Amino acid sequence: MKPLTERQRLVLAFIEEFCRRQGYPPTVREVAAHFGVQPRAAADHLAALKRKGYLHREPGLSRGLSLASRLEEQVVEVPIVGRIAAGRPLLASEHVEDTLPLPRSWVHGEEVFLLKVTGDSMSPLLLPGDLVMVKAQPRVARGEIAVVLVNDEATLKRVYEEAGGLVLKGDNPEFAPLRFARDEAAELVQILGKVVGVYRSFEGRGPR
Amino acid sequence: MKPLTERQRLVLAFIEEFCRRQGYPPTVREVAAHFGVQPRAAADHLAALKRKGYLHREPGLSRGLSLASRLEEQVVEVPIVGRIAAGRPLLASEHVEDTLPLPRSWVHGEEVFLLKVTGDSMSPLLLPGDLVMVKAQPRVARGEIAVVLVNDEATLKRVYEEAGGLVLKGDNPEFAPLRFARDEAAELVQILGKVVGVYRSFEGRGPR
DNA sequence: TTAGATACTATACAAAAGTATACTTGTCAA
DNA sequence: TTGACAAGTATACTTTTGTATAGTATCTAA
Repeated sequence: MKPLTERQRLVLAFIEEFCRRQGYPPTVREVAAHFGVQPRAAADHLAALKRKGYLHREPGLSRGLSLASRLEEQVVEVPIVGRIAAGRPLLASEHVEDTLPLPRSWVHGEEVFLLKVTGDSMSPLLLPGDLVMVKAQPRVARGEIAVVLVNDEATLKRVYEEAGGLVLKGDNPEFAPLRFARDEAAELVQILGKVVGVYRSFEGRGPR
Repeated sequence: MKPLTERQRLVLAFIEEFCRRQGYPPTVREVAAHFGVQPRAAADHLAALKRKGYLHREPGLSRGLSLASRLEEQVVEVPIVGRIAAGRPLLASEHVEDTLPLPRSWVHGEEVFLLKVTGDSMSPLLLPGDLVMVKAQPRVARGEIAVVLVNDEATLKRVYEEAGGLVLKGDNPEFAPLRFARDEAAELVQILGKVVGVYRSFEGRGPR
């Protein structure tokens, strides 16, 4: 994007601040009044900012401008899934407990959801209370961490397809691997998605 | 908040969608046109939504309405700090590489920043590439993980104040603890803040 | 049963707001 | 030195837009 002049930078900053405080963009006259100039001068600035790609404008509409770098474009509302029960619609509203606005750069693709870790089977990589980001997909590569639905219960495990069938392994050695014959797995095991990220808060956890 | 009627819920949903797409709120007439009613009817709905606390309005202003549950209120722009050099202003613009919009519920307090983990000293809890959330503070409780500036270099360590002085310990046993006499520590060691959270992306990391 | 909210129609008015016309001044690169 | 851009003044015109007036009809809880 073309660089801005100092004056244009100030105008853009004013618009950002105005939107943040008011929830709607300023009028040409409000920009003009803030800088103590005539409406025409302010309109010139807006035209320059539009020409340089820093904001969109709808000609003729009052307050018809919006920032090119809007929060709505930087942020994605990711659903937090609660208890997962068997039966299809994973992202159906009955499973969604809440949503969290996360930076778009963390969310690749559409079918992503958050899940609160409850068990200890992936310790120490994933601990109870962690929030894992999961990309919904029916298969994962060998050794990747997946959300797996076994007997109507969702768990986090590494998935290995082997000659004998399917093996689900936790990182925690205290948990024995689960083994399924190929036909058995097809019936009892459903991979819901791949773990693509974790968020952990240390607050409320004691120090070592 | 008072419950909405079905019609009011639809109007609110339209306003949310409109703001998300356009970047500015709709006019009374745009709401009216969308529902195929007269401007007066739409204005009645807006008045009801305001009365019930779902949106703010500035009387007389075009598009002078904003949602009570705005993204701006749910999200905080947290600075990502790059190379930290000695000398005071930690959150000065020369240290801030970028910012990331994070949910307000993750950010307690004001003086919070993000730091990319580079070393291995806190492995396996914190790995290179992780993004840690740090609350800027000059002291931490015994055993808490801190961002510590030693010899003009920022590292992550657990901090223990002991009889002999200050001990900085990584979780990784391959790293020997750093010990400082009390007066030595005051000169060479500066605690920049407490690690309060981590975000880790698994993409780009190989499976086990 | 009556007051109060909901949900509208239809018309009209005045303020708010974008924009056009006509100029001026200064800077800076081709 | 000329033309493009930046930054402005001053006045005016025309839409856009919120709101007021005056009604109608339905439903619901005191």
